[in-house]
Amino acid sequence: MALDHALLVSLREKPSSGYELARRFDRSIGYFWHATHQQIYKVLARMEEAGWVAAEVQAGETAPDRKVFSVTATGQGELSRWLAEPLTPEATRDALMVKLRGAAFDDPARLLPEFQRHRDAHAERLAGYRQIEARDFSGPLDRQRALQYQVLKSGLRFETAWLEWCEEAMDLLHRFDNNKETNP
Amino acid sequence: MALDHALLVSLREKPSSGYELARRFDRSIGYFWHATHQQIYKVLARMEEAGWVAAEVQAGETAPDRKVFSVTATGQGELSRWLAEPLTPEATRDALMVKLRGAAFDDPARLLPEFQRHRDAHAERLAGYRQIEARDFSGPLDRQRALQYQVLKSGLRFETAWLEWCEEAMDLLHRFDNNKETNP
DNA sequence: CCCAGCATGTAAGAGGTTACATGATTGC
DNA sequence: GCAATCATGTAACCTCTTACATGCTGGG
Repeated sequence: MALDHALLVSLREKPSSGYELARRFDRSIGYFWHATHQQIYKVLARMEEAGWVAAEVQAGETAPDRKVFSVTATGQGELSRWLAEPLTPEATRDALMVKLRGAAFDDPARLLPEFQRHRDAHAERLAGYRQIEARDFSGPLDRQRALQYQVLKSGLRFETAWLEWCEEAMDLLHRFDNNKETNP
Repeated sequence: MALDHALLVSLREKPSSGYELARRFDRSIGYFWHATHQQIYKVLARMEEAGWVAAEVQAGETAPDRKVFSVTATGQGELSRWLAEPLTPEATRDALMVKLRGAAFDDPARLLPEFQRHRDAHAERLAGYRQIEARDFSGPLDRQRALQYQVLKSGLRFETAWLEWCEEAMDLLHRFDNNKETNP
């Protein structure tokens, strides 16, 4: 049920079409929740039927028609209800950890390219978050901005942790690489 | 497909029954992958049919019969193949982040109990990991142990990050609490 | 005697991924 | 002309969760 509420939050921040939401869920909002356009359209339809959101069709003269959704009072009520309801903390599930333990039953050095890729991906994300931070969160922040910044900070924190951990893991994998050149 | 490989790794570490695997996936291995017994039995059946694992039935004289699974050569081949195959880095999806952004459209202070619960849960997990660290990973480590330790270290790192971030978020939520007592 | 633990499953449903489908416009 | 972007969906499939189902043993 969490995509529903992620969409409600996103629509409260800015009423949008499904297409716009999909783009935001691939970019800025993507750092706290991810979804494809297929999912988004389905959930929007369900929420519209439930009366949580209402659509206003904007006929495009040149561009295609857009259905712009906003959160209704009912939808806001549902959002408030959900915010108060306790979450069950999510279970970790990371395939990279499985691989690292699996390295004991294979040549550990074969995992190095994988870890390089992951390290690079996390470095890239971290750089992206730092850009967003500099662009959107310097100077005084109102309440909404401050909360968004705190979410971004989790991204900064976790990507940093990933980066450091990947480096550490790569050192370990190197140590087990029997084919390494000791003296070039 | 990742549960399959998590089970293969776990069975390489120690041949086990479905029940045993389920317990391990709720405890020690739970810190890198999580699964219920229903899932596990289904995947084991599928992998047995595919020839990745083989079962030996141990008739219990007093206890119930157990089907103890081990990884076959085919299964090891599949594991090696999977280890070499690149993973697509997983998308983040955290409902707590959604809630924090959603706090802008509700009374932020109402989120405090939720964040307390999460902070406590992460503190507890961290304490658990530290116990495992002290119990299983002090002194010299062989290759397999060293890899397991590196996985545990991700748990230590991430739970610490969570803890710090939760504290930070709670400070922020306190700041927006209009009903707080300024001078007792 | 009853509950906790051991041990193995089936079934329904929700959520998510991937592939397929359509049609218009803008820029190269 | 062709590719990319805007814009909205359907359908099949896989995974995961939740509920249900069964039966035996050991300890209090």
